[in-house]
Amino acid sequence: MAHDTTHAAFGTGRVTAQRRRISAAAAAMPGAFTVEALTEAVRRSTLHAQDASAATATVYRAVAAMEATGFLARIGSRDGSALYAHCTTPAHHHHVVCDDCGRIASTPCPLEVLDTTPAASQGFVITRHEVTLYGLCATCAEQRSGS
Amino acid sequence: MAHDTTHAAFGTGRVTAQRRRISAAAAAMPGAFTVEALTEAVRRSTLHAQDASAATATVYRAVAAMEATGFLARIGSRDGSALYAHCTTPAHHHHVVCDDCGRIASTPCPLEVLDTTPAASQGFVITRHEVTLYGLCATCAEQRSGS
DNA sequence: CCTTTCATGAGAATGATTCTCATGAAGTTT
DNA sequence: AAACTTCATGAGAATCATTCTCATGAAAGG
Repeated sequence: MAHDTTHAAFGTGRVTAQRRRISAAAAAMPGAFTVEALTEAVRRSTLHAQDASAATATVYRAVAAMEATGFLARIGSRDGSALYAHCTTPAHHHHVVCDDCGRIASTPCPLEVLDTTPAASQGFVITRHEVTLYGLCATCAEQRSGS
Repeated sequence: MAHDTTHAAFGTGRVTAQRRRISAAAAAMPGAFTVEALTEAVRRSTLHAQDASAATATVYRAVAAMEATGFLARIGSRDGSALYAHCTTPAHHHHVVCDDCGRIASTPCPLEVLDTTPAASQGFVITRHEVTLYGLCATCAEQRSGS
């Protein structure tokens, strides 16, 4: 319900009503989500039937744009679909994803120090890296131990 | 050209001529590869035209089996296709992938110590993680700086 | 040797993601 | 604020990696 994060989401890209809805829905997602789930959320958020609900291709394009600005991060994939999450900080970080409910948390980059050390020893120059942790969030871990 | 790594590759699975070719081709791959590239390699390795060259589905199934035994690791994806690499050691490790030529190297897990610390502080119980570094191998880095 | 189980091939089927193209709106220029 | 250029949109077709189906043959085991 913040005022307008659209420019933060799309950078120099154009601001449209559709994109406002999409970025708002993405920011409101409780955890990691697929493009399909985001599309459904956008359609649900369209209260008035008069509004055309977002086309699949439009959401894919908006997601790509938001990933480019760092507003969203591609977390990995589940069952063949890409998973995304809204990044609240622009600083370099990684994610912890709950295997049960998809809730996410941020975690600092464990490679910040080692970045060049182990790999460079084999002649590699590291330009980027992907780190994602999977597990159970507090809620889901408790439910499992309780059953 | 080692004798027979088939059992290492497929574990308790069945040993067939086709699987022998596939695991041999996978082990002979110079770096990270797609299933499509592996399929081509298998077909190329089939010297005698009499032999049926591997069906796509068969290679996919073999790759899945080899991934299950740890003979192969899914490295990530490039252009929509999954990337795999042959693991020479069964010990837990990660990979460095050359963005240019796909050459790979092993790197120890940087999370081994931190594993539970940063994430657990947010209530998460970590069960697994994915770490892949990307960059340039010595050869490709040199070529770039030389041009 | 018999039996059961599982790998194979060929092609169809699935499913996520991208592309095409005509249209309308956004941001920019006088 | 009228005129322009550029880019976002929608709808559906198209692409492309991966999986499934099903009949057949071979592997491992008793």
